[in-house]
Amino acid sequence: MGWLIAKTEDLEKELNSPQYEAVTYPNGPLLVLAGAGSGKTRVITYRIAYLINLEIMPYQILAVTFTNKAAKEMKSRVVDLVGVRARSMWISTFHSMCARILREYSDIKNFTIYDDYDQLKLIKECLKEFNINEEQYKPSKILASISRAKDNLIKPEEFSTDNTFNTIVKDVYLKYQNKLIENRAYDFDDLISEVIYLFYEKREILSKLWERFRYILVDEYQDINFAQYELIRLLAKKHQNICVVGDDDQCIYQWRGANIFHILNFEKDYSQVKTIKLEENYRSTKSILGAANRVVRYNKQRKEKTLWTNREEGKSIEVFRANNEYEEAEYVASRIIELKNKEGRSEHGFLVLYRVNAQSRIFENIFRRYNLPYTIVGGLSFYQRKEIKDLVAYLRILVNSDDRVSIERVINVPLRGIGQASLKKVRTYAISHKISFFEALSRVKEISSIGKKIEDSIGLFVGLIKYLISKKEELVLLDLVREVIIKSGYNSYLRQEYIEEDAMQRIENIEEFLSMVKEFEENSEDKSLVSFLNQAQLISDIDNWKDIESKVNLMTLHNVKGLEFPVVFLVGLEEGIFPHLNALREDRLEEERRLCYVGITRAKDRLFITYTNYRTWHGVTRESSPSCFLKELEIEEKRVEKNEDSYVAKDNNFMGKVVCHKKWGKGKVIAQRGNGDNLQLTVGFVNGETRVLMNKYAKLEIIR
DNA sequence: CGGCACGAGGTTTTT
DNA sequence: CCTCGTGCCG
Repeated sequence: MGWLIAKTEDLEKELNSPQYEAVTYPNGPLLVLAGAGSGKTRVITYRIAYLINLEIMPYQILAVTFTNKAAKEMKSRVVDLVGVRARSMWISTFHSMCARILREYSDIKNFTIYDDYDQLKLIKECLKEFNINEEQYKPSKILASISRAKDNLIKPEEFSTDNTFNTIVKDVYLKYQNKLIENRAYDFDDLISEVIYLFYEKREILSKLWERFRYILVDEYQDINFAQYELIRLLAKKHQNICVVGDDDQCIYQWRGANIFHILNFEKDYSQVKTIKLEENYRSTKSILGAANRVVRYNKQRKEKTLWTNREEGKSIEVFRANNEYEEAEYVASRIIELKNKEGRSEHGFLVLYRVNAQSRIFENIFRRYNLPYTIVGGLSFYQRKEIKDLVAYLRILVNSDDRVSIERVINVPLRGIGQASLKKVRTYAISHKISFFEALSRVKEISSIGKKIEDSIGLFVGLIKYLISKKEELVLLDLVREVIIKSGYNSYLRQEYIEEDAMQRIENIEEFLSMVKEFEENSEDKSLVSFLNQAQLISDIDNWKDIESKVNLMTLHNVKGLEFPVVFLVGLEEGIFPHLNALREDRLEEERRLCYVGITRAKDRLFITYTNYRTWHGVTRESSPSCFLKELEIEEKRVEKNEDSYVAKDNNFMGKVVCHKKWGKGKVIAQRGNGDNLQLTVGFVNGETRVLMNKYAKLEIIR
């Protein structure tokens, strides 16, 4: 089993000729320009397997991806090819690789990783201390500037102050960075840059890694930023056995600092580069691929290439123009039901793709009404939920008691009567006595301005934390987390603070968190709390996504990279939505077009595109105009116009149904009048009232 | 200090 | 539309 591809003849059978060349190219820099659906992952995994069969030790290979999901998948495919010995390979994301290097080689080991919520908290603190108006200088804008600076390895003192805004940013950047250090925390960007600075400072660490990593592979190279580029350059410097794989047409993260020129300039950055293009697409029908090619041709910043396929022409792409977003969602729902019945497709073969998360809500409502099961990737991610962030904050404190942001988050959760005023006194005391915040809390008795009652509360909190720290070594991870929940009284706090349903949901989330801890304990080598927290901070929504047989998938265009589906609905093709207004303002139309290209090329068999005449956005209804991409697709003439019968499902019959209204609660439909947008329902509610509701706005949930 | 009510404000995409 | 943040009152 583990020797499936030991012989090169086998390889030749399973790969086309450029793929084969890429897999077996021996040493030196290799650039694989892999178009969408051209077997990119296959090339990477086979190349790794090929190297291992050349008796290169698995631990001498480093493969870097952007998402944990891609890393996991890659690893399991390599294990399938060469067996369990591949497990000692490093296949990980940039961020988790860097966290691991820092924990292994840097002096600061018990650090916390701050997510954007934590980052904003610190930025706002800085602004307050500088007396800067948040309305004038938006914290998120300032944070974005700082983040771009870090992507480009610009330190606070090097930050240019060419205008007023940047002068402010520089001051904040300096203070923000100090605060991170005080909290012993790194933000996402620091993980990369701190490793680079570590290499600059201590060359011997880099040498050690050169000893180890002889072959380096980088996936999605088009989305690399300068810091990541520099990191890879350093790691590959000695052996130059670097293979990068990517597609310039799929560079969609420039807004986050990705620089398309790194892939475009690879041949100049390294010497004697071998370049291989994969242009045969195995995924899509001719009509889908044709549309993708037509759109992306409008971009100037790209390497010329044209994907081709041996697949059949296939059904033509359908464009539907809906009156509003409700009709758009109804069209999608009824189309899915129709194709399910006619073509015998199961739900998981369908994908709804939108530009922004906010678009998902209407689809959720309508799908629920049509009894169409679905899963959504993204939106409010698991780790961003209040109860999970609280719990994580407790855990962070146990690892790193300098983490003031986390302490302040939970010192009054559950309510202990400790408010902002008292916290300020503690902060001041800590600064004037040059001690940590937690130290100051422990010495609360010395702070004369704090009264007896609050002093006792703080004492109890400090006692709780100290007790939990003492249990850290003694208990296994899962039991420790349970102890945190029990001793902090968190669940009873939830029951007290939230109404029944809400509290239940939150407690369920905590149960889910516990099972994630359990899974981590079972599957990880390093079972320490630090290691758990580090990986937990670096999990993204798509990492947890599973293709569930009986569910339609909904996600944003950014989340879908690397996936494929038989039937794709690309929705909301309107100017301002897709391409997004901000992208248009910032002159980033080409990136939006690449996003469109990514969306189209996810589809294997069928592609549907929708847009509306009117859309309600920010609570106001506006006339919408068709996206410029529609013209570029050149499929206008095949537009499907609204047809009542085709998209109003037969079971859209409310007579006698028991429904639930957000405000009025449960009720029974007594009468219905009109159809489509004008459908009016007369509902008798359990409270005795009878109301006539516009179905379109009432958002009724059908119970039975 | 905590709870509630209101208002303003904002929603691109994410490791 | 919905959430977050602020401000006031008990």
